Amino acid sequence: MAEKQHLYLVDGSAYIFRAYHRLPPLTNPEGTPVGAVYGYTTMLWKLAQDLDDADGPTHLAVVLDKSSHSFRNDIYPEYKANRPDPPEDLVPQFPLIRDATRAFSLPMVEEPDVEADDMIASYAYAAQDAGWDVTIVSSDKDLMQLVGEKDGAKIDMLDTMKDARIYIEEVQEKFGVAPELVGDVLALMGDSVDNIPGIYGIGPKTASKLIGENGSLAAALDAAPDMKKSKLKERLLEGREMAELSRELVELKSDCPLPIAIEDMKLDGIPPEPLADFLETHGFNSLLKRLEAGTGSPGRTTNLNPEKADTKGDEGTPDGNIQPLPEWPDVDRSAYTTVQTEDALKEWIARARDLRVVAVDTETSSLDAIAADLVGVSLALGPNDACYIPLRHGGSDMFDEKPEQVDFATAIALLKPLLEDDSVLRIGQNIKYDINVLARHGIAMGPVDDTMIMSFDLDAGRSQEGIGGGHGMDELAERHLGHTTMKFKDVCGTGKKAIPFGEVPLGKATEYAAEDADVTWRLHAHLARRMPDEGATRIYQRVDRPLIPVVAKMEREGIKVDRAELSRLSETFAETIGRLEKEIHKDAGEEFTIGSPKQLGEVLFDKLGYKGGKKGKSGQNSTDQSVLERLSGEGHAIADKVLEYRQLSKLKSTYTDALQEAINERTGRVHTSYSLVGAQTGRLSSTDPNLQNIPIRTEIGRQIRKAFVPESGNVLLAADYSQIELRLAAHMADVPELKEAFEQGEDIHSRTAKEMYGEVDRDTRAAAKTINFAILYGISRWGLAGRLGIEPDEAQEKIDTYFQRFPGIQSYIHSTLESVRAKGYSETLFGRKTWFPRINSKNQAERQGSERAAINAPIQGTSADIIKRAMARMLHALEAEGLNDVRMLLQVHDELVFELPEDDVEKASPVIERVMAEAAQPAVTLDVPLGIEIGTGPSWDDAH
DNA sequence: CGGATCACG
DNA sequence: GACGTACGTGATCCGA
Repeated sequence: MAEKQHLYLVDGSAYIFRAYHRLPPLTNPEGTPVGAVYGYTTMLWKLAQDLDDADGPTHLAVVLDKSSHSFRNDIYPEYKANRPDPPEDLVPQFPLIRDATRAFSLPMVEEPDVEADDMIASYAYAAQDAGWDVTIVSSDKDLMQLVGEKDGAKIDMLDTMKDARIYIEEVQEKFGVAPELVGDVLALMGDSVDNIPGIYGIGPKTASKLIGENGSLAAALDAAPDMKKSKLKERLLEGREMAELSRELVELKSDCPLPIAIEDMKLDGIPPEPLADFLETHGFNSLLKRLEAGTGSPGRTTNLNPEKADTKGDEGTPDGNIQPLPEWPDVDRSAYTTVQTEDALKEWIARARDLRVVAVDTETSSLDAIAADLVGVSLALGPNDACYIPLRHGGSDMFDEKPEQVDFATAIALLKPLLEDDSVLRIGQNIKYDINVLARHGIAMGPVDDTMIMSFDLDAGRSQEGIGGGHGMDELAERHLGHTTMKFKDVCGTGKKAIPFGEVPLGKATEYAAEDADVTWRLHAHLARRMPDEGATRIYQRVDRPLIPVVAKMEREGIKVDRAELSRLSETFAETIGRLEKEIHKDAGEEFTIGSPKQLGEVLFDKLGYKGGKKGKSGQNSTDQSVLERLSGEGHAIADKVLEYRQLSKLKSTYTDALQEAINERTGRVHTSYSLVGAQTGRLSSTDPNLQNIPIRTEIGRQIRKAFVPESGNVLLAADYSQIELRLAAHMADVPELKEAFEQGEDIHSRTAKEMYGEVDRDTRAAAKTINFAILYGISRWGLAGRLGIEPDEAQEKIDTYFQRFPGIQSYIHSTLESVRAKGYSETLFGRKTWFPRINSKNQAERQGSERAAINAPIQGTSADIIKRAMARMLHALEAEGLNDVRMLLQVHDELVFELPEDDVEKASPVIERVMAEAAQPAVTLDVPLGIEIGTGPSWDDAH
């Protein structure tokens, strides 16, 4: 006897919505949300496992909705009209469902103009007619109409989430009628989700009763005129048309043409290779392990059908994050042009001005934009439509003859109008760099887009990588385009063998440089398309994008440091360090490297036998500040000396020595580089050198600040937001007492002390201050106990008191976490998102770490948004008052540093104060004022 | 190149 | 039942 065929039809589209709402918002290693995809994958896995079961599938297909439009919209335009857009973090998962299905090498049915339900009905009946059993994997009530038996062939349903079979009895129980009458019940009761009208006032109970009693919808409607007078009678009479329309809408179209024959849906083993690739890509490691171990592997994995194995994914899009863009050919480096003549350059420029969008990339001699020399420029106007314009290639000893290239000054003169044209959009990856390089040649770039910042505004926090924050071009190309770029070191080499870009032969230089522009152009098209859908447009357009030229200008300005002063400090420090070193060695009874925590630990804890404290990851005794301070308190003089030694070594190597090195030869000033994508919260970060961590907390450290000075006739002005994060916390958590304190200009920590302890003195104020900050950072009783030097129990009491006095804070923390857990990201008042992929981690430490960061991110991030808005407006506001000589030099998170003529201070101060104080408006109106403190002086230290 | 340490908000 | 405790950065040094 031939085996009974059994076709499983998986209602894929409906499934992912349910999976989305039931499962935690997981993300894959790339940060794409995949919670629903994971649910879908496990479901397919389970089904495939049932292959050998008596009631399991012999044939299987996935049916998906192709488009949102169907013939039902033509009958009734309102159909599904009130359906909300799918959640933001579900949208990117739709294409992944297809990838998952391909990974299992399963046939997929997607037809336009009909719904998945119609295709399921058509296939179910076709299979039933052939004598097969059919199982519909869904719990959609519309599909329950199909359940039943004909000539010994059954159609049933399987709800995999509840692991429940739905057959005639279950349908009867749910609707009170037989499956074939379900459509009639649905037509009467309507469906708010699909916006099927039904009859107003008739719900499931009444509908099933009416159909049950009358035997059909038509009979029920016909019976209405003879009913005794009642509300129900009126409704039936009035609603007749709506009910008939609804009946048409819920009717499944069961005669659709079948694109794949049911016989071709045979399930005879899942080829393991494509599935393994997919599981690995998305970090579904437990399934991957099971697959690799061969235990519980889905279906029979023996039959590697080469034809099916080839059906995996679209080429070039291993990620599935995006739909492949079919109009884009693969990156082809041989398609690029080297522009070596004026005529060719003019032609590229003319085309760029015509298209109004051009990706630009500069090649230079150094990573430091202010110090770098321009070596060449690349442009891209479309995929593979890119060129490299060498400008200063050759000329070293290695090249006796320079390659043919357009004269430098001529090329700049030709490029300038294109790059300055306000009606042309320039696209760059970290375009601040190119702005600064080109500024040296008198080019002031007009409007720009930056793919690095677009990526940041879309995906901050999603990538776990460190350097570049996951927004570097190579990573983006890999992630979004599935393309591996040429690496700089492949072109120029590394280490001692590295050659300057200007000495790279033109062929290779063109491949590398033009590819960067090409890839940037493609990334821009991709990211720009995502931004409005994913809610990144606002923060990008209103905050980050306007900041690009402003920060570029600050970097070009630089700040003057007094080299002689730093040098004097270095010498003084060196003397003291030398003296301390001798004394420490004497105390220790041996010479050792004090700067080595390992050796220091051995001396202190092994040789001298002092009591150790905490240990680090490596199991090594910590010798950090807190430990040394404890030892010092226990009367060990060597600890004091090491502390001082540490402090001075730090100051000397990181500041007094390094800052001298950082002075630019040409400008005589120090130019930091700000990263707009460095901090997950939206803060800037500062590197090479970091000017956001110049000492201020100790007297000896402040001497370094004294070396930051203005040009003669000028002063430095420092303006900082006072307690901005606490003010924002008061606003965002809506704490009346704190808001009032800020309105009255009270000392906020004293006010907190008063609320908590009833009295204000030095101790209670200090404790209140600690608690205030603890709140901003996400508190734990142990953390607070450590800081306050009390027991965890006591710390918990403090926290309870705090929450009691300020219940808004507690509910803010609660609702923030709820929201981050559900959505996967936090949001600032200005709509900046920070993603927390580990917020639902099973690892407690990891999860709690994410929770603390998630509590802090909206506050720190909003503060960052506000100062960024102030910066973006500042120069304009100053210019409007005729203050053209005021230069904005530095940003230190809540502080801006300016250099300006002494005579301008009086006029500039109120402008600066106003711009900073009003920076949130008009987008956001805060319940608390933003306090600004301004100081001026002959050094940065004096300006405080 | 990672860990430890310490400079800043 | 154990986990391991404040958020965000960058630079320097040591030592594998």
